[in-house]
Amino acid sequence: MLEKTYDPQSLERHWYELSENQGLFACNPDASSNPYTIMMPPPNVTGSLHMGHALTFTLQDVLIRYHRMCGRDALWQPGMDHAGIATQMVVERQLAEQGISRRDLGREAFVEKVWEWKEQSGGTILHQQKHIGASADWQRSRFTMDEGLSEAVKKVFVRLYKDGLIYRDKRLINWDPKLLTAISDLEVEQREVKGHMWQLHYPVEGSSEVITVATTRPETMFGDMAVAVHPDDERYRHLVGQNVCLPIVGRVIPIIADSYSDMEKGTGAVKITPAHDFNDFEVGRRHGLELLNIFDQHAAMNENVPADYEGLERFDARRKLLAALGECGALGDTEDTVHAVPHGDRSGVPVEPWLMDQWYVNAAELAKPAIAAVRDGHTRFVPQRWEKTYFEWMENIQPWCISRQLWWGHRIPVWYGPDGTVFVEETKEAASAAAKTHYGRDVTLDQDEDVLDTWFSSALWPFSTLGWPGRTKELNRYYPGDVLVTGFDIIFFWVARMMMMGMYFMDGKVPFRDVYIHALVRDEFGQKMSKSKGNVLDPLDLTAKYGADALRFTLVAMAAQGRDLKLSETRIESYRNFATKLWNAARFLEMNGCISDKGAPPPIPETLHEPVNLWILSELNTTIRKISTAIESYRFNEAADAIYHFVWDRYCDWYIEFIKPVLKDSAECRHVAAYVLAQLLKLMHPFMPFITEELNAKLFGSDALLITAQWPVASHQADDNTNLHIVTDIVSEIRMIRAEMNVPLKALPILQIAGADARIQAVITAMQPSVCRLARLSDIVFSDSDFEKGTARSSLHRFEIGLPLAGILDFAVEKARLEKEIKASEAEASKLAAKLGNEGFLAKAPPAVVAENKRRLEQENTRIDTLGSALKRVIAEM
RNA sequence: GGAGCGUUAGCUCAGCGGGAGAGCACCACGUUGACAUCGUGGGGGUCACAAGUUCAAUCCUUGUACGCUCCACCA
Repeated sequence: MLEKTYDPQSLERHWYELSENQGLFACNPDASSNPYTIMMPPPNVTGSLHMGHALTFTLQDVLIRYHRMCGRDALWQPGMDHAGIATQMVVERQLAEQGISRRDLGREAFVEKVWEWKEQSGGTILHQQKHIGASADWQRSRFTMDEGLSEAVKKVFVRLYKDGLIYRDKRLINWDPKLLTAISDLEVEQREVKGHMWQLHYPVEGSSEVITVATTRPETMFGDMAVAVHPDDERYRHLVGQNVCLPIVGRVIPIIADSYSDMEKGTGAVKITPAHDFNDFEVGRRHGLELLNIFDQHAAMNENVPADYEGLERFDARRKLLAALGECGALGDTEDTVHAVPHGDRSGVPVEPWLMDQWYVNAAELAKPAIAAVRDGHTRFVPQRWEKTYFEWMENIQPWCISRQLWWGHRIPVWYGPDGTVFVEETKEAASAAAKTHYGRDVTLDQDEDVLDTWFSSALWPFSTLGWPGRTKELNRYYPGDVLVTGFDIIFFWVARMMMMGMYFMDGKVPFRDVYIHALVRDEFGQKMSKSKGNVLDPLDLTAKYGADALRFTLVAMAAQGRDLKLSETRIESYRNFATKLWNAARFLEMNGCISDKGAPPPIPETLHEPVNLWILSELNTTIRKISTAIESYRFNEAADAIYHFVWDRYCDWYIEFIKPVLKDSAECRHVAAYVLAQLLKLMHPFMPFITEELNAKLFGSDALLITAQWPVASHQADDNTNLHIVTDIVSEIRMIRAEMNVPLKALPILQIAGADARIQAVITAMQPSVCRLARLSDIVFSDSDFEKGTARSSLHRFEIGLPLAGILDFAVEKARLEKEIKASEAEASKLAAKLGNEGFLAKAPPAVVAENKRRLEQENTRIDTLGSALKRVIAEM
């Protein structure tokens, strides 16, 4: 016997472990069935999962479980990402609490510490993933730094280098002065910052004129190499070719003409600091300007500035310089301003453009086939509009800076000879051999100190996890993946790069056919969840409180395509209630002997006698179709909506209520009730895996788990011809009258139906016990004779119903009720009449639409007539 | 500056060329043996605004207003 309420805590772990231990999450590379592959975006090993993870893993799990049930050989490839910067920061912070820096430890010992932390953190994440029911093939789990994936990284680096697509270059990079590493453009975020716009007066050499430039960063004056004005700018034309003398510094720099200068902006004259500004760098290159670096790695002033500034932190230097400029009269107007300042997305400090040697990927070249693949439809974005975002970025892609001055990550497979000659090989041995050939003798090589951008290894995920560079069975079978499920925030970071690498290394084959971009989870006020805001909902807390099934269902129900998802607890609560509803429906069946150990074979529609059974089978069919279609087109919310309403509205509120009076005597009803429950447990399984397994086992006593059950197929036979809606309409109408009239529950009037044809009489008669129970009637009679005094009346379809309520009926209330109904029908009728009076409509609208409107108009008119005469009677009886 | 998205019931959101929907909240009645984590009934919306296309517009087009996001931008 089932307990009164469902208790998730005691059952979730049981069912999860049982299915995992039976190996039911595993793919089978030797299967004859078609594979279905999802590459799980590997979470960072930096702590714990948030609601965004819960969403993405739930959606993927729904897809995996659905396709597994459809008979596909499902591979959900899991794993974790080493997350270079993020992870190194976490461990460094932990060390800092003990007063240790990573340099104290040294590279090797530090990396050892990170590995230790990875083991611990990775365990937490895995625990969370399992808790929400993720049925990934955990045996195949990979880590971006494990041996095989590291091999893949080296292979890719070397091949791209030898193909000329990876190269070393000296150019401006985004330097993070806190983390002390270069970062890519994508890791820079612009933040609006309050600041000032200062005007600086630079005296023109050999003249009394000054040229005024404006800047938000006066300290970069130390690195100024020119002042640029627009070639067409009349104000400055006579000064082009002359020099100015930098205040304080005394260095002399030229005034140049360059169209980069914008006449409208500032004073129209702009200082050029080629070593510390991306635009200025380009200007400098055009004019052959030198680059003067004025910062050290901490963004403090270096030896290239006047001695009394050397060593000052950048903002201290700014203050000191402003004071000095003020004193010598070189400082002009100051304005408050708000401007965007580039910050490191991890460190949160302003980054400095800095001139350095770094390694780059020629992304523009790799992007070409990746763009074409989407253009030609080999990979499809869902929703499609994200393609535009993808194209936009890919078509303007910049060289990808892949080297990082970190310790945690894939060490760059590059060795330098004594004279700096570069050897790029997969192993030190190979590099040494190459060096020996080059030098003609054995030499000592130094490996590049840097590591690769985390996303470099992530980009290989779709094939590296399948054993590439080996030509494995798995690679052959599971690549390309069927769908990648992720949020739009990493289209650039990850999706685009997997496309590029996949196309290049997998013989032009895309890494996945579909990219489903889902919403981002926000809190109920629409704020992004973040630790600093304190609005983070921990998936584990919520599963503890409401059960994993409820959380999963909520996420699926709210996952409408491509929007923010505002999560609120009341919504989760409502789906927890939904689980309870299902539980209790099952409990009702159990109590009434509907469940036999043999399970429930499919009923044969031709042999059924009860209209309600045909009806529910038909509704089940419709629901199967809706859910299958919705999942296959990634409309998860529609799938959730379909099953929710089928279970609650159709199955519980109508079907079970209908069969209650006849259940004891009707084996047919017991059978169909059980069969439909068995089917809907399957339909719900991808969304609510735990409660469905529990009910399936308890009620149907089967050893076979739902996770491997066959997905229900809609049968063609069970189309509804029962006109059950006539009966539900009668019940609803009577309930409404009773409610409005405050008819006591104990009153069981006899319903009189007038004007019903034989077909309608048959339907009602077949359902009579149910109708009487649901509408609380003592009997139903068909009679066209006039209703007695004090009868509440209504009109449905083409017949009239009368509910004799002598002694109860309040004539004033009844009059008001009828008037309201008539008014509503008249409004509807006049709209329909207007439409049908329009010749354009009659001529051009599809015939089915015209017919439907005519039918509705007739129905409304009948209703108006019937209710109108009922109203006259009421008035007469008052 | 460039691009995209949104504006539908009190709140959060679906829908999307032919009868305005859900969940929650609200009001009334109700514990009749599956379920109060419930049942029944009800109230509540000129689908932001304007013009256009169409027989027909919440839905398509254009414009306006407001809000949001991404990209670019340290004069």
